[in-house]
Amino acid sequence: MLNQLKRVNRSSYEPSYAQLVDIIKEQVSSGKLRAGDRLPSESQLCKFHRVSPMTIRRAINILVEQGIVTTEQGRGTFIKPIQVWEAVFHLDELQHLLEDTQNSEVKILELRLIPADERTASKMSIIIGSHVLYIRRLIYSHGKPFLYHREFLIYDPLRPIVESEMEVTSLKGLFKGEQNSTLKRGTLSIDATILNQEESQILKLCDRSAAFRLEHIFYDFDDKPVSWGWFICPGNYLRFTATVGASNQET
Amino acid sequence: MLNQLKRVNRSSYEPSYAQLVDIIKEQVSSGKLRAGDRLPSESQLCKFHRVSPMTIRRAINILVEQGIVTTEQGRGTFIKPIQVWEAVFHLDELQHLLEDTQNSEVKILELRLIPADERTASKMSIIIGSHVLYIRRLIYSHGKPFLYHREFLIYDPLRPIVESEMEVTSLKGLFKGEQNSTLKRGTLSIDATILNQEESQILKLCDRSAAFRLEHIFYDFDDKPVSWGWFICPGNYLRFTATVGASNQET
DNA sequence: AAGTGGTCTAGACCACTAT
DNA sequence: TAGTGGTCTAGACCACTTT
Repeated sequence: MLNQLKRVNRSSYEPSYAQLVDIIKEQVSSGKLRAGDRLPSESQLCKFHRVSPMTIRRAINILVEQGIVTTEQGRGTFIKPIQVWEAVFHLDELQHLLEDTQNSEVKILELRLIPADERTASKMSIIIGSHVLYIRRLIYSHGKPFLYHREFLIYDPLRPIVESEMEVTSLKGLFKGEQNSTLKRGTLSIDATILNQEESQILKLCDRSAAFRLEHIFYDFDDKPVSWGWFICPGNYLRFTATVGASNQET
Repeated sequence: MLNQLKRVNRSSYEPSYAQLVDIIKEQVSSGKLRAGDRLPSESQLCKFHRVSPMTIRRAINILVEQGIVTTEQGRGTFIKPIQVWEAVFHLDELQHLLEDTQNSEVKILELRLIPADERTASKMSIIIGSHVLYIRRLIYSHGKPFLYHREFLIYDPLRPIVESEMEVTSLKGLFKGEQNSTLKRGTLSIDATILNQEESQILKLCDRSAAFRLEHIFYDFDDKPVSWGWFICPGNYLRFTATVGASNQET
C-alpha cells in the first residue's frame, strides 16, 4: 500500500526532503490525496522512503508552511482543503517593470522643501510646519508614464541637502534592490481610487479612470517615520495575481 | 564578543530554534545587525548557544523563508536589506468579515441556467452556448451590503440541479473554511475598477466610485474550470496591507 | 587548507491522542 | 498502551569560497 508509486531517489542531486515535498504535492494535485485525507505516519514514511525521521519532518514542515497540510500532534498529518484566504498577492509585476532598467526611467517632476501640513505631520509623527522634502516623480516604462509617485521625506537641517538627496537615491534602492542600511521596516497598503484631473493629465489618461494607490511609510532604526508617500498606478497597467491550492506547475 | 546578550534558554517551553529566530530578529530590528552584516558562522552559534548544528540550521532556514537573511554557501549568512517587493498582501480583512457569521449574511439575488457567452466560454474552457449556472450574490456585513458576487458554475446535466446547488454551498465552503474535496486549485486576481450603475445601485453607493474587483477561477482535479466569477468590493470598505522588514511586533 | 553553508543519519525523549 | 507528531543531539560527509 502506502504510496505505491514514487520513492525518494537517494542518488539524485535534488535533496531528499525536496523530492518528498514534490512527491506529496504531486499526490495532492493528481487527486490521489484529497482534502481531509491522512498522510502515512512519519515512521511509515521513513521506512518506505528509507530516510531518517529528520528528513521526513523537514519535508512535512515545508508542506505545512506552504499550506498544503496541517499537522495534529498525536493524530496525524492531514491534507488541507483549499481556502481562498490563503491567496497571497505580490508586487512582482511592478518589480519586474522597474528592474528592467533598459526600459524604465524615473523622472523627478518636483523637489522642494515645504512645511508639513496636518496630514503629513500626522503620518510622519512630526510637528505641523516642520520642514519636509517633497518629491514628485514620474516613472516611465517603455517610454510611457505608468507610475506617479509623491513622497515626503524627513528633512534634517544638520545634514546638507545634498545628503538628503542621497536619501532619495537610497530610497530608490528600495525599488531597485540595492543595499540600504538606514531603513528598518515599512508598511504598505493598497487602495482602489479614481484618477483626479492632475493625475490623469500627468499619466496621460482619461480623467476619472480607475487606479491603484499604493501607500507606503518607511521607518528608521529608531522606529521613526522617514518617508511617507504613495504611488498612483492606473488599473489597466497592473494586476495583482495569486494562486491557491496545489497547482501542478509548482516546484 | 559574538552576540553578547541573549542566549537560548534551554529550560524554556519555547523551542530553541524559535528562540534563536526571535533573538536574531531582535538584533536586526534593534539595529545591532544591519543590512549586509554577516551573522556569526553556524559553528560559532552552536558553541555560543550550546545547541546542535541542526537546531541552528533550522532557525536560519526560517529566517531565510521570512526574508530576513540570505545564505551563501562557503561565504556566510547575511542580513538582507529591506525590499519593497517582499511585501505580501493577504485577504485577511475579507476573511474576518465573512467568518464573523454573527454579522455577515449571504443573499442570493439570482440563480438560473443560461447559455455561456463568448467570454464565459473562454474563461471556463467550454463551448459557447453550453449551459452554465449563473449566480448573483450580495454579501452583507453588519446589515450593510459590501460585496457583490457574480459567478458562473459548470452545469452537469447528469446531476440533478439540487446537487449543483450543493456545489454552491460547497463553494461557500471556500470562503467559510469548511472541507472541500472537489476543488483542487484556483487563480485570483485583483483589479481596480469603477462601479457601474447596476453595481452602485446594488451596493447602495454613488455611481462611478472606486472599487476592487477580485476575480477567481477554480479548477477540479482534472484541471477543468468549475467556477468563474468576481467580487466587487467598494474601495472604501477594504484595504490591503502589508509590512516589510523586521518589525518589532513580530513573533 | 581552513572555514562556510547544505544535507543527512539513527537514534533519543517528550507531549499528545486514541483505544 | 501504542501510535502520532515535535524537538533535539552529536556527529558525518559534501560543495563551495577564501586565503
